[in-house]
Amino acid sequence: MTGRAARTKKRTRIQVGNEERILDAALAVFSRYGYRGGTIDQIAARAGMSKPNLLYYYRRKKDIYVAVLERTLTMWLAPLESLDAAGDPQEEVRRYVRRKLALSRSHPEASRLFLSEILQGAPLLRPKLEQELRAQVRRKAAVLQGWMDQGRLTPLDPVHLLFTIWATTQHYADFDSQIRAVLGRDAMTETMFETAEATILKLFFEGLGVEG
Amino acid sequence: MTGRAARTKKRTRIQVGNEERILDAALAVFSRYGYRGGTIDQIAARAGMSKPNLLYYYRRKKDIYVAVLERTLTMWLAPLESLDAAGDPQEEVRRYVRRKLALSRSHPEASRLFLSEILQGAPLLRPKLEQELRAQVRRKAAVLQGWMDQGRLTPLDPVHLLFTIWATTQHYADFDSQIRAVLGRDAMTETMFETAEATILKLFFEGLGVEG
DNA sequence: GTCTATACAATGATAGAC
DNA sequence: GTCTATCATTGTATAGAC
Repeated sequence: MTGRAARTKKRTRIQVGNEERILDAALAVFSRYGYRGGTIDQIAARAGMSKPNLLYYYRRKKDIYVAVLERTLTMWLAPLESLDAAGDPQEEVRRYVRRKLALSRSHPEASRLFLSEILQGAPLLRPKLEQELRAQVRRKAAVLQGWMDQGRLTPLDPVHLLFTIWATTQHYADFDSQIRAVLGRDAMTETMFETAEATILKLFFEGLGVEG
Repeated sequence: MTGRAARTKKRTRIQVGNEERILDAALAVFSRYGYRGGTIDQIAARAGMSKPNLLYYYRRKKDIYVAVLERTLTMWLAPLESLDAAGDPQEEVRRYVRRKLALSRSHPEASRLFLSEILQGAPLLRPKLEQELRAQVRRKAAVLQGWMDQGRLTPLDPVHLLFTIWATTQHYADFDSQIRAVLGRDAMTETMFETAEATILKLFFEGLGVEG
């Protein structure tokens, strides 16, 4: 049982609207303080409703957390899926890096929510990661490996290549505060993301080594 | 007032030992659940002492958190400091990547503790980051820029290069659970770290691009 | 100086009445 | 659909024994 709202077949306009506001608020709170650190009071206040009213929609704290995790999982897995074996290797990788970086810019809280869950040992997400993510990585690593075997990409461990792409792009969402501390409080600008993208792509495709 | 122990000039052997056990326990708890998610009870249990006894050494929860953050800050900033302008550029960068990755392997909890603090917006660490880290990054970015100007490294934004190095190496500590989910539960082996190191270094120095 | 027992106020999560 | 009541947990404080 996950609350009345989830059981009801036809949801009213008010229900849909309120559930969205709750999940938006939950995303903000949980991504900042973690599951245990976030409180229902905070979420209710941010969603502009009373705690009891919020609990009418989601009976328990965990239900809210699960719902917001599920809602963002799709977004999380989508970009890698579009890596196309039929496309040009370098262009495909380039496009993937760009999409991931764009997501870090447009949805930093989603990135931090997943990170927060993973930091805790992924107690709720583990099954999904071990099944869906694992299978997806296996498939896409095979695509990368194929390109390497054909001599169209430098031969590398394809799984660790994916880890490296995730790490570098998500860094700009997850380490937001640190980047601001180093570059200045209003550092997260369009220009900065363009510099980041150019740096990452040049590093990944040309490398640091200079011949001569 | 930060507790009696902190005021005392000469600490007994018992004090030193207990404070260490407390900070070790606090590292484990806070790195997993965050500051707000971690409880004094958990820390006390893990340190093998009663809660009142723990509070004899650190009067408030925040005092424990500050102490463990301070203790790990040195380790955090040390590797970059050793980047030597007089050394060989490629060898210096290589060594830095290796040191950071080794730290992710040997002290994953320290990495996660800082990440957790940064995720929350770095409320306690911000001053230090804006001063010490910022200054250090500025100095070391200048070193990298110098090497690039001399044509000894591919010209890139040196600050974002540092971000990329941090991201890729710390990923193996911070995303521990995700890596296990993808590679198998007992994935964090010596061999795996060797593969990671080889992949990162090859990517950084040779790049993905193949000529021909 | 070191540790235990106990208490208490605040907050949070949940259940049930209206 | 909304509000009140309840109960466990948590952070903090105090008194006193070893």
